[in-house]
Order: sequence, then structure tokens, then C-alpha cells
Amino acid sequence: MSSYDENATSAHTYDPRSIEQDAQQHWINTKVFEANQDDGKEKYYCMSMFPYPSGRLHMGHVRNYTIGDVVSRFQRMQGKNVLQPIGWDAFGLPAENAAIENKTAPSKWTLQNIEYMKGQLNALGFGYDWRREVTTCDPEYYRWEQWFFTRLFEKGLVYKKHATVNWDPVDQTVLANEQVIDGRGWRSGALVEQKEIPQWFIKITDYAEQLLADLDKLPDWPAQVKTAQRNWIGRSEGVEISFDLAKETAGYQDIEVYTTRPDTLYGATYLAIAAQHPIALSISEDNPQIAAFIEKCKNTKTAEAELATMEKLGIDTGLFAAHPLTGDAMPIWIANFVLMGYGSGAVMSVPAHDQRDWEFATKYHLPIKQVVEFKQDDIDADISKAAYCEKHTVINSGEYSGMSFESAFDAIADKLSQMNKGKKTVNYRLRDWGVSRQRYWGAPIPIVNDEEGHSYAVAEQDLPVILPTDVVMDGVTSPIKADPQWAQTQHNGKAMLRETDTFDTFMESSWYYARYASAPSDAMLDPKEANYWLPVDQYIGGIEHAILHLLYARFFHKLLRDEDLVSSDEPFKRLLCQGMVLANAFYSKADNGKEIWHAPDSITVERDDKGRICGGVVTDTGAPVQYAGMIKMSKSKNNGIDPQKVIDIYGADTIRLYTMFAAPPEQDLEWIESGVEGANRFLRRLWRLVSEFASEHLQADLPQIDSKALSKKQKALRKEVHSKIESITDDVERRQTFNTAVAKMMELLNALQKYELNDAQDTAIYHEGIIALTKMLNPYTPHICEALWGLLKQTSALQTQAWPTVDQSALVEDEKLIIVQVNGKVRAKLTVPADITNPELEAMALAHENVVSFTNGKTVRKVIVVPGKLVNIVAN
RNA sequence: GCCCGGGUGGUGAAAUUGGUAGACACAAGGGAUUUAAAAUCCCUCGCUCGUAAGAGUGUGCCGGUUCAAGUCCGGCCCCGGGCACCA
Repeated sequence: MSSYDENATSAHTYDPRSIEQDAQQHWINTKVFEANQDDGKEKYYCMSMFPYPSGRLHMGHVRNYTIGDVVSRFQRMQGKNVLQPIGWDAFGLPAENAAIENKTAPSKWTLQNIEYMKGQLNALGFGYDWRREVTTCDPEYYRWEQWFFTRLFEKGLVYKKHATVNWDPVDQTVLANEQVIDGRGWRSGALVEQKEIPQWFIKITDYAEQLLADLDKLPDWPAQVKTAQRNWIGRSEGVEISFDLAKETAGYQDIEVYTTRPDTLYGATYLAIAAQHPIALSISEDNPQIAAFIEKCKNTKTAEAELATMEKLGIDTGLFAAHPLTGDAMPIWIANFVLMGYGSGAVMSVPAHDQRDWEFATKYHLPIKQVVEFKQDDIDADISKAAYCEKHTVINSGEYSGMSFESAFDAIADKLSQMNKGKKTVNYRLRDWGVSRQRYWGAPIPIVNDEEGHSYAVAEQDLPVILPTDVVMDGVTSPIKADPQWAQTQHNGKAMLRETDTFDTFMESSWYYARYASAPSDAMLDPKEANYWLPVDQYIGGIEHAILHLLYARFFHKLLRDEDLVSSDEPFKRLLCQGMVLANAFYSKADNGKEIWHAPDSITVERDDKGRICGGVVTDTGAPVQYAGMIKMSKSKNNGIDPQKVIDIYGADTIRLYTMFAAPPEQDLEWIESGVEGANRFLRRLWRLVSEFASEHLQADLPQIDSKALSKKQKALRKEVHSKIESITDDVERRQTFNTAVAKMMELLNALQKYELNDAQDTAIYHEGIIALTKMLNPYTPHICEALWGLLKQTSALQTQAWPTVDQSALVEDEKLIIVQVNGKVRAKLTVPADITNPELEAMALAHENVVSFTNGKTVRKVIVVPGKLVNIVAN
């Protein structure tokens, strides 16, 4: 029995404010969203990516969480035991920046934001189990991540090594890529340098093969995301080759390189090493030119895009290595595009068959030697103009000349192997996961170091290592680095110093889905409950997380599995990546040439003769502004639309409906105010239709539908209702095209609105349609549906109602519409009995007046009949 | 630079397995209702020609396969996202 008070909402006009509050209160009272383990019921775990508590919800959140709520409510109506949790990705850089700006502590700022945003999530009516809320800056959360890291430490899956960071030499601090603007520190303006510092790494490369292979176990992930992950892991088969140095340098007798093209080894004409390579550093000690070049190489960001697009520069070391097969002397160069942190920090260069090497060799007049024959089709190929990168027959390669790519690859690899100068290797582009951050607002890394520099995992009984929250940010140094007392501690009775670095925030987001499912106070997870809920059946979030977050979470799941905390191989069964939310953006130019971005609601737009926006003026001042088009809502472009304002004007159901209707979920969504009004108009129309029906036609004893005795008109309405049920169910469940599902519900409403009620059977059919529509719309706009459910005098709970089922007999048609084409062009449309035979249909088509006028004087060569659909007459 | 997407009316989009291109909306125009406005309801709406019936044409560009192509294949142009310390 529903305790929902329909009397409170029996007003004649749609009033979202009161019905939304009533519905939300009703859900709290009935605890309908609290999910408990129930082995007798099929579970469904639906999860959206948790928000960073930045202050207020943005439209991207609304879109993401509405999709999650639609899926959850739909699955609940399918009879499943649904878990939909939410939490807060609470650590991160913006809290530190806000703390500096607002002179408050990051913790205080973050917790205030969480409180506010929680209210917003509730106002949108999302059905979360709040008992399972996770906040990552809570020591009760991050203590288990610290514990798990110490387990990995004991297993040898973490290690410390030097790695490059962006260093601000004025502020004496490490900068995130985001904090480097045009090569300078964002606060100091100093030229940023690359610096090597010791950092912690987790051996994700040990799992590279599994992470790659298990992508095949994810049929319900977007192909695009799987492809991106495959490329990121970047498995390649190649050969490790060692080149003997003419004379030992910096303790090196040889230089190791990895290549996927051993077939081109005879074309290797020089070696290139990283600026930070020990050999380079060693010879720079008494060579000021080389020292200056290495210094210059420090002035780049660590981002890959930067490295790929910067000017390729090099300098000759004057050293030589011996070609392993020919013995030829090969010069060794230092090149700015070779990374010390990747592979061995050295590459062999084959300028004839690699474009980057070709450009480098051309610039510095190094020899270019063709060793791959041009394919016949590539008649225009010219080594003096560009590298030839195809794999084909090998030439100019001694005994290997004339071999195919494959044969030469194997033969040269075997030869090197016999000589002990190389071996076949599988290599990955994927690098180990660096988890150290030199920032304050994160989980402290649970490691202590003794005076000799040995590292130890913090003992289990000493966890968590708590991050102090009562701190003052000076904008430069992390408070736990600035306070010498904080790091001092004991380990096994010995005085030691704590790590003052914190974890990458991807650590927290890599296992929160498991913690939602099971949060015991004395362990990381309770495997029994975690394994009931896991894996997540549907995960929803932004495409920007396609690689890093999703790869780390998949990796972490395998680590959890290998620690016997979970039993599945993959954390997320099905994945949906939603698109961005865009809005109009406007700017004007300041005197210094900088762009000033104006909020779209402060602008009066100007339109061209086709009604497209072409410019505008600031409403208050009349100052002209430029139109920048529809671009991603962002702070920097000042074009964010505050969801709160939309809720205040139209209500939560309208904003939910608009975000689901305006575009398919994986595509970008354009925020257009008049479209929001349209969504609201639909809800008002629905309200009027149902309330009028309820007050004028609804009666306690509606007759059974007598499907055999229905009139043509009644059959048509029933067919409309049941074909919509069939197709909307498929849209929501399989296709996840929520926009077309909404369009079909609009069509259903239009059909009901046009329908005239004359007899009791009409009322019964109409009632069936309204009930189905209310149920199917419930996942999208649950508040109005609760209220309508009350108006329709339904006594059972709407949220756990069974989803409407299709009556197949209602779909049977007596007549069909057939398209008639002549030579592929539509010339007629025929309405024919559904049981017409092909010859009859063909004859009817050929006899049609308009068909005759196009076949007159021609010979009919062929007639193609697609039963129930189309006839195409080929004539010439 | 590398990797991944996308391009259809005035606009957002639909066309699910190769079978009516433009469903459903928004905007615009016309009309009804109203003292007036809001709200609501009805009609028109890819482009060109035509009173209409209808004809021609049309899914970024060029070419191909097919009885039939927005959809498949080859080549090109343009736009967006990610690139390991923003999350």
C-alpha cells in the first residue's frame, strides 16, 4: 500500500515545486533506494563516476547522473535488486587553489562543498543509497588504500625510482602540467625546468598482457574505448639490440635499444640517446657545448604532445658505437625527443625508413641508407624527399637482401641472438604508474625512510597515516612538507622520516566502486558482500576518462582479485561514456588584447536572416560582443549554466527530461533554453491529459479490454500503445538511446491526446495507454509520475512496479503500407492486405497509374519484392 | 605529431539488419481563442519549379559496389576530444 499522499497533488495545474518535494519525501519514507544483499534476487549495480566536490553541480553532472538514475529506475522496474551509490572524489588540486584564494583549509572548503552539492543531488531526485556514501578524503576511506599499498610493497609490486617533474625554480616547487602555461610557472612566471626526483611507482606493466587480453571479455564496452586502451598499452613485438661502444663511457660498454624494425638494421646510421642519459651527463662534464644543450632540453613540459610537436634538436657526442652486423662505426647523438624515462633512453635511427629519423638526419647531414625496396604501387617514393615506412623486401643488407619483412625480421633476430647481441622481446608503450605527488591535499604515502635511505612500509597497526586538516596554505609548499615535525616517526623502535608526498588521486578513484558495495570498519572489503554486487553492471561517465581512470581501475581490480578481495576479473561489465554539455559563448576584447568572456544570460543576441546567432550586446551596457559558437561549458569561457537556476524555474523533472531528450547520450549536448521550455511544455501537457482523464473518465470498475471486438480505431490506438512499449523498452535496455525513447513517449502522448473517448472500451484502452506511459516515463521524470500515479488512484508503489509488457496480439496488422519504386525512386505508396502474396503485390504495383507513366515505353527487366515493405521495378 | 570520435533542413536530431531521408522537438510564418497579454489549440515548414497532382534535386567533397547507399568500400577536406601531475 502506497503512503503517497495523492490529495496533496490533485491540483489542476502542474506545480513541480510541491510535487517534487512530496515525491522525494515519499522515497525517503519508504527507503526504496536502500539496497541490501538478497541472494534470492537478481542484483543490478549501476554506478556513475563520482563528482569532484568543486562547489556546485554543473550540467555535466546533471547529465551523467540522470542517465544513471534512468538506468537504475528502469532496472528496478525489471524486478532487479538495484544498487545505485554515490560519493565524492574529494582530494585534488582545485581544493588547494581554492584554499589559497579563500584563505581557508582545503578540508573545510571540500566538506562545505559536499554538503551543498548533496542538497543539489537530492533536489534532482536521484535515487541513491546514501548509507553507502564514500568520501575519499575521509581517513576511514584512504586508510585502506594505504594498507593496500603496503601489501603491494611487501609483494614487490611497488618501487621507487627517479622520474621527471615540472620544476618551478623560483617557487622551488613541482608543478602539474596544468600549472605550466606557455612553458612558465603559473604563479611565478619562471621558465619551468624538467627535474628528476625520486618517486613511487606501481608495476602496472606486470599486468599489461592481462589488461590487454581481458578487453576481449568486455563486449558491452564502446569499441572506441577498448581501441584507445589497446593503443595506450601499445603491445609490440621487436628486438632488443646492443651496440658496443668504441670506448667505455660512464661505466657503459654498450648501448641497448629496442626496435620493432630489426629488418632495417642495415639502414641504421646513428644512435640517439636522451639528454638525461648517464653517458650524456658524463661527457657534458668537460664539454660546455653539450652541457648547454642538455640544459636547454630541460626547458620543455613533460607532456607527450609537447614532445611530439616541438622542434627536433640534437648534438653530436663525438662518441661511436659499432654496428653489430657490419661493424661500421655509428655516431652517437643526443636528441631532445628521446625520453630517459621510457625504455632504455636510447634508440637506433634508420632515417630511410622512419620519418622522424629522416627529418633529424636531413637537418644534421647524417647518412641515409635505403634498405627496404619500394613496393610496385609506390612508384613515386623517393628517399631524398621522405622516409619510406612500408614493410617490404629487404635490400642492401648483406646476406639478408631479398628477404621479405618477416624473414628478415626473424633471420636478423636469430643472428643477433646467436651473437649474444640481441633477443626478441615483447614491449609495451604502457609505463609503470607513478603515484607520487608533491602536493598536500591527498592521501599520504604510507612509507617511512631511515637515515641510509632504506624504505619501509608503515606497519598495519600504525595506519592510517592521517593527513592533518587544520593547516594554512602558503601557495608554494605543502603544509606537511613545511612542518618538519610531521614527518618524524618511529618504525620498529627506530627514528624515521615519513614520505611527505601524497598519492595520485587516481588511486582513490580506482577502487571506490568496490568500497560502495562493501564498507566494513575493520577491513578494506568484505569479499562476501563485495562479490554479491560486483562487477558493476553499468558504469557511466565522461569520455575524458576513457584511458587513464578506466585503465587504473581495471588494474586495481586485478590487484584486489590477486589479494583475494574480489573474485571477478573486470570491475565494469557495461560502460557508457556520455558526451560533453555545450552552451553559447560570447567574448569581447580588452584593451590589452585579452579575451573577456561574458555569461550567456547577460547577453542579448543578434540573429541573421536564418535565425542563427551571429553576435550580440551586453544587455546592461549595450557593448558589442563576439559570438564564439557552441562550446563546452567551462569556467574559463564563462558559459556554464547553473542547474540550480533551471531547477528553480522549471523543476527537476524538466531538466532531467531535456538532458535525456536533446541528444543521444554519447554525443555532445547543446544547452538551448527554448528546448528546456519545450520539455516543460510536454510535462504540462501530460499533466493536463492525465488529470482531465482522472477527473472525467476514470471509474473504479473499468471493463476488461475485449481485444477481438475492438473497432479499427481502437485497434489502432492499442497497436500504437503496444508497439511503443516494445520499442521504448529496446531503446532503454539494449540501445541506450534515451532520446529516441523520449521521442516515442511524446508520440504516444500525441496519439492519446488526439483520441476521442466514446465508450467504455475506449476508456479501458486509453487507461491502459496512460498507465503504460506513466510507468515508462517514470525513470526520466519520477516526481511527476509519482503524482500522476496518485491521480490515477493507483495504490501500489510506482518505483517497484513491473515494467509494462507487450501484448503481441495487439501488434498484428490487417494492412501494410508498401513503397513502390521504379529504378530506385519512390513512385507510389500502396496500402495492401497484410496477407497479400508476392505475385499479387507485384501486379498491383505494376498497374499503379504513376508506375505506368514511368515504365511506359520501357522493358521491365526485374522486379524486387521485399515482403511487407517495398517493391522495386527495374526498367529501361 | 600520435590515438579516438564526428560532419544529415533555419536549429537539436531520427532513420535499429543496405529498403519511404528528415520521426520527435526547437525556431519561424499563418490562423483560432482573448478587451489585451500569457497559456492553449489548429495549419505550413529541406531546396527549385508548379494553384495542385506531381517533377527535379538533396545526408562534408570525389570516386566505387548494388535493383537500391546517410548506412558498405577507397581517397580527400573540415571540426571536436585524449596524450600519462586537471579530474
